[in-house]
Amino acid sequence: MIYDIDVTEELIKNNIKPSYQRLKILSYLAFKRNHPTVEQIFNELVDDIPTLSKTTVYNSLNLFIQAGLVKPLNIEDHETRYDYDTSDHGHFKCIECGTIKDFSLKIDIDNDSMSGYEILEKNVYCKGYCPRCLENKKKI
Amino acid sequence: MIYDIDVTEELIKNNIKPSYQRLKILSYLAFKRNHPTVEQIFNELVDDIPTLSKTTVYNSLNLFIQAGLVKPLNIEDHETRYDYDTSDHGHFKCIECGTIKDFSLKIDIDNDSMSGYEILEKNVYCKGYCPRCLENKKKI
DNA sequence: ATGATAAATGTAACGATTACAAATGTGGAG
DNA sequence: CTCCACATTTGTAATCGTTACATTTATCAT
Repeated sequence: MIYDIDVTEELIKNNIKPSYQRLKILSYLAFKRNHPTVEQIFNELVDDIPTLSKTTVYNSLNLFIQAGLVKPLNIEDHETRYDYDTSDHGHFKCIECGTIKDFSLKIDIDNDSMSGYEILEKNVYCKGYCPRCLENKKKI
Repeated sequence: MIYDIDVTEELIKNNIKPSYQRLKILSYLAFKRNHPTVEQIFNELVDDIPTLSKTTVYNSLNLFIQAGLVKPLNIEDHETRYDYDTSDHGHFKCIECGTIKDFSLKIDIDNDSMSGYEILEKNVYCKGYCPRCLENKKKI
């Protein structure tokens, strides 16, 4: 499967050489805009790149994170997910079906308690039931 | 070291038998009110309970979480921390010294995008520099 | 072509967590 | 008090995501 989003310039701008693997990985994220795990990325790209290694996926993603092109997501307990959308937004995970959804938000941090601190990064994630799973639960 | 907070009733109320180990672990959390890792909890309690096993620490903490007595914290990438304070609040971690600080907050989630969802749990964590580390950076 | 450098690959190691079986503790019936 | 059933604890081994590292492959200027 080919994801026709050209991210070459994006990589060059950030001093990352646009290798074949890096282009595939980043354009996969840019096209899908889901929040995949390394496992998912690897499994979907290995058809295109039979020699692909998971290490390469890890290496590339860590490069992207350092360059600010991608944000890691720790909504799972022990598996990192990766988000192409680096803007401030929250994530909701359905504890029934596992779907992850973006949502917009406004965080009001009590300034008194945080004066003197320099906040560089905010993360918000919620858990609960999505509408579909709520429906299904009613039926049973 | 003995932490003189009696959490026996708290355990009984939640149908958890107040064994020696469980009492020690929960009262450690209640007394310290820091955000320790399993490693930290184990290291501090093993002096009191020489036969203590890490598995017991994990088992007890997972029991506490299921009962809602303790909240897990995924502010670290790959190591869970545990919080005795289960009320809604945010966590700040200094990326220099690693200190974790609680702060109060108000989250305004855009209701339009989340209508139909049932949100059971909200988590907020921020990263940046604490005042002390900001001071030290200026000096250098 | 050739050689220097960067990137990709595969395997092994690591660290947090869990599975599991054996040992220990607890509490009630006789 | 003793015995037995059951829960808890313990230690070891397994699991799984991630990283370290050495080897192979690709890139690119000379």
